Amino acid sequence: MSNQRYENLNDYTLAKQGVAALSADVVTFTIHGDSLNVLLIERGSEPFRGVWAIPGGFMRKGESLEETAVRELREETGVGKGFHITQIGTWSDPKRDPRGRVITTAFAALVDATKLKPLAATDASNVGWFPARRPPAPLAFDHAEILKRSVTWLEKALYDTRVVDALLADTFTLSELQDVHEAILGEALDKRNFRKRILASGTIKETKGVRRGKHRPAQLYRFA
Amino acid sequence: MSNQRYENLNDYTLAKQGVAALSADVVTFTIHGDSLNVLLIERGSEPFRGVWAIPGGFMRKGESLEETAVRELREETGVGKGFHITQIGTWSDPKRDPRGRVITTAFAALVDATKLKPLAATDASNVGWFPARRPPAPLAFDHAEILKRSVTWLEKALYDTRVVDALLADTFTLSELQDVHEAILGEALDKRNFRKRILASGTIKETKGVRRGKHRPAQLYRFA
DNA sequence: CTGACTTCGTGTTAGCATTACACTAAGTAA
DNA sequence: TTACTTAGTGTAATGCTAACACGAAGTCAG
Repeated sequence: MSNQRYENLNDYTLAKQGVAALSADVVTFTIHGDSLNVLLIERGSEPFRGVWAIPGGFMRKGESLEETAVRELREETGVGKGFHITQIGTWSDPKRDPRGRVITTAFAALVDATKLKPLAATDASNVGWFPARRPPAPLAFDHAEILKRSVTWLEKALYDTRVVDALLADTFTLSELQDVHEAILGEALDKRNFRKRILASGTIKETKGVRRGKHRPAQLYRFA
Repeated sequence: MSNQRYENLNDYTLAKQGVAALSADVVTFTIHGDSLNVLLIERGSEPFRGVWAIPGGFMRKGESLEETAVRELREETGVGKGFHITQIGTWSDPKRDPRGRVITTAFAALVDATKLKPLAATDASNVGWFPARRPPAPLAFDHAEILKRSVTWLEKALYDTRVVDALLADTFTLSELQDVHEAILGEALDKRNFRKRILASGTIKETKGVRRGKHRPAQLYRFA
């Protein structure tokens, strides 16, 4: 009937509890063309040496997990501002890391591809972008499940303006916006219906510029 | 540029990281009539002595946070099976607990009121049910925010059959089901439209029994 | 017994949102 | 100048949602 609550926090209590290392793993998404991609690193040491994994790192003293996650995101991608990051969940299975008790909190980060620095394999390990729904198998630790949950979260978060905003440059064409929606949903959308719906929603407004490419120029928009 | 990843896990690394106590807090919801209620305890010691708080406890060695949460839920409510519990998020602000580094993962638990044991103030502290949208103020720590996020989660989870199932007895009348929906949404629903929609969805099926009360008996249903 | 009371149970219509669907316009490149 | 590619546009049918009122079945008090 011992009802262990906060009031019991002292050295004795701490000794009885499992002490764990805390990490933040960052599932970084971006859109390349019409493909939803995720950033992975190839592990350089055991366990899971040579296996692809979600980048992450340990929480430091005085740091919140959100701060850890943003620090890791910057280190991996060089992104400055304009990204969006959200907590997905915490994985705490005592056996999830063979070396000992490591509890990780996963974050999903959304970054506009134009803001990304070229991938730098800064240390021994490789870095790469992979299709988020068809990642390399296996992934290290429980990262396959973490990735899956992150993709599921993203599908539901599609109608949060901030999410889509973070995946696009400041101004964008309706086709680019549609590509983002299609990449996240994983299915094609009708062009006329999509434009009608988006414009009726009032979330974006026309700008003066046009995007010029190899064909007919397209009107540029920004979020309202 | 030191890119701290799992591979660095050793005694030296652990010494550099903040070691934290991990706890699970359980936001227990139930429906009383047409009111969405949440279980709170009055803290018996500092900090926040005498202030209402979400019940919780520390993770033990070899235990996942989910196991911690279920253990706490059973201790508080005596519930056996048939409940539903989901992780809401992890709170890690270094200053959230004045005594030191305590990181908590919050869970929302949904329990059918008929399965609950009478509230037992087993130890020094009081226990009580409070309206989830109008909790006593203040709440200890960052518990006001945790509760708010849990209520928001519940509003979105209303269309998950398992969630509503856990809040009802095995069989239930359509009025009872509507009460659950209204309590979670915090607004009244049209009776005919509600029944039409629920029956059309095929998530419930009629049983042979009826519920008798003070007035016209009502058909009983169960989840399909 | 009977009348007042309370909860149960039932359909239709109008408005709105969603879906399906195909061609012309404007530029580039050979 | 012709072929090619992407941008940009409207209508009709269908399904879903929302608004709305009354008779049926039981209990309870007198």
